[in-house]
Amino acid sequence: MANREPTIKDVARKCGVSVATVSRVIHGLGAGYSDRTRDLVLKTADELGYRPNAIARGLVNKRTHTIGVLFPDVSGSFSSELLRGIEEEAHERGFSVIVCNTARDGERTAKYLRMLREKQVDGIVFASYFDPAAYDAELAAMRMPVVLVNTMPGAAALPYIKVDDRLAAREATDYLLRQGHRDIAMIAGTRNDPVAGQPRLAGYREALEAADVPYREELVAYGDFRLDGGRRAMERLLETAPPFTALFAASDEMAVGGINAARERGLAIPADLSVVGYDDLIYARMVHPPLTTIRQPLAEMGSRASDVLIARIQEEDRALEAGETIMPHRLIERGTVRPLRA
Amino acid sequence: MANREPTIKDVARKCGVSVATVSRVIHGLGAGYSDRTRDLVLKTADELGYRPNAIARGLVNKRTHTIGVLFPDVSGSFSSELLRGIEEEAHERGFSVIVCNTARDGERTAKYLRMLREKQVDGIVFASYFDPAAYDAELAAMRMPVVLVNTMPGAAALPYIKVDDRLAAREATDYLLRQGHRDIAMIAGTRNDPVAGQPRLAGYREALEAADVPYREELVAYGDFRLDGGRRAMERLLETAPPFTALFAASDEMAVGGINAARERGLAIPADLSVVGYDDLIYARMVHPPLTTIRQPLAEMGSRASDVLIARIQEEDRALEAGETIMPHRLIERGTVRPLRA
DNA sequence: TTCGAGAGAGTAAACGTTTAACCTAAGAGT
DNA sequence: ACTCTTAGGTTAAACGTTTACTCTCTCGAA
Repeated sequence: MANREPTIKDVARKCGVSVATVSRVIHGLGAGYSDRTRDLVLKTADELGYRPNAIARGLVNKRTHTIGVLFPDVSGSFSSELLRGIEEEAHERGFSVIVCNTARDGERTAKYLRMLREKQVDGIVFASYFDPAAYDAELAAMRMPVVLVNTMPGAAALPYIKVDDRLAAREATDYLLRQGHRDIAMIAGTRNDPVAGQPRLAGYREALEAADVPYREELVAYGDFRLDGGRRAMERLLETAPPFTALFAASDEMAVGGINAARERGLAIPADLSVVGYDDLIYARMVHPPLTTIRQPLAEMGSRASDVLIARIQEEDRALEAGETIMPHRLIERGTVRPLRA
Repeated sequence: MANREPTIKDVARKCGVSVATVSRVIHGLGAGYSDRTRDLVLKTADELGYRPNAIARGLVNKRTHTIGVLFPDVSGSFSSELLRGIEEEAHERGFSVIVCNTARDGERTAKYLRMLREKQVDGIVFASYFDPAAYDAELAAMRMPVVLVNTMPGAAALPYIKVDDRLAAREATDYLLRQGHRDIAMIAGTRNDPVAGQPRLAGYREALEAADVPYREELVAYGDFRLDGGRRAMERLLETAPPFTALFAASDEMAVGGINAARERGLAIPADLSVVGYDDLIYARMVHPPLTTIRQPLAEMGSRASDVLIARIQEEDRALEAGETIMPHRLIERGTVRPLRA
């Protein structure tokens, strides 16, 4: 009595039937066996503790029911919310997910992609990459379904899921304008980022101009979406920019960095400076006062990503529809904005 | 010309050699082929874009080079830091990781465990589960290496990786005592949690008693490690407890919740109340003032977990050594503690 | 009675690898 | 001239499934 996991053969032998029969009853195919045989097989499988080997299965049906997910940074509230959504939906549809942390490194990304191909994953979710064009070709060459979330494709026609960044930024700025602010600074994202950087700046500018408030370059500083970038951007703003009563930051992290820097200069939030952020990560609710911000429904975006990916994996049909999915954002009013008397 | 992925057979055919030969050169076995053949095979494989099929490989060598990781909550800074470490080390050693979000649900956990077994993962990391005894049996029944991180085994002898919670809590409390505080409240974790709850409370009590400060039950409130739990605990403390000048919270999240609640009652931090947290998650640096806290090296604990797991997977030898790994914690002084004049 | 159909199976190939066992020719040693 | 060894291979089984085919009954209809 070997001490290995029981296989379908063991079940078959013990039942005195062929493996084909066992396979059929395990699959619940309605035909090909009598009720008596079915019960016997099921009972025996249970007694033996038999579990089908997904690797062997995968080999024959060329489906692993596994997807790969690539993040530039797995830790980080942003990615983890996304991941939760992705995993949740995948699990519900019977898929498991392999996570990959590219650390924003091209070499690593390529290596992960190779590995995922070798492991025969059924599809890939590529999340929040800053330079969309960079992996287009490699992704397309994988010859398997891919969906982008929180980023956009370059040349290749890959489906993607995003929020309308420009519109969201415009609404954030509009909100500040409606509260009576006119001198509104912005901490923008990475200068040349075409997916999360430029559109948010464009939305800010658009709102201003629509309200006949001239856009002034001196009021915008660039960060990198991170805490310290926000802090430094605010310091620059405080030194060189004309006075302003409000700030729109292109990420919550930069908003918090900015707030902390302002606070160190003696400014009170929101008394002296109103702030709206972008993302609505958990810490937006943890800081004091809680941050007014634009909410991106990250978990939903993640589950949506799994949804469209799996749809593409399973039916070649609705393959090319729904290339673009725009998810709804929302302004969450909390404590960092003070209305200004006219 | 079929449009499928090229297999080892395609390479063999094109080279006019047998698949065995191709397999040997792909593996870089030094023997069994001439240099000429090697070069030819390598060149052909490259031209064809051949990549070995890990599924087929896994079937024959019964190793998938994949591990499974179970979290009670994948989002959450805590898990994601851990995950980063786990993934990083695993990747370095050639393993990929499947993430599972048990959502603290027994049913789901069991389902994941079954799935991981079917997918033939080589081992499992079980992270920060509150009730260690609950899955002992199931885990042991998996007949594959398992390591626990940030939790402890019940009866079964599973290896685990932790910080010394009692000692850490004692040091946090000692620190407050050294700063001159005598009336120190605590927001403890879940009341009956034997891994992160009880030991931290015990450490707090121990420090107090060692300093001849009587332990007073009225000064401790229980939370659930989460933000709102911390907030509510602080509210209870402020209403019913005798006056206190310092607080030790068993998690950063509860510390922040407590701070916010205190602030709403008009208390200034650290002027009126000193606070030390536990964990050192990212937002400890984001709140204002930044939180003084006990740092658990989460990423390192994660990579350590992968390390010992993979060691157990690869060599049956050092199998039973290193059952317990205690990682070093550290007190990080930031801005929430004010020394008290004697 | 004979035939056909369907139920209830079994056989064997296939999926893409790895690897033990075997084969053959060319030198080397005697 | 003979045997031994070794380099450079080939063959085929095995891993655990799925599934297209085939086979053999039994039963009902003509």
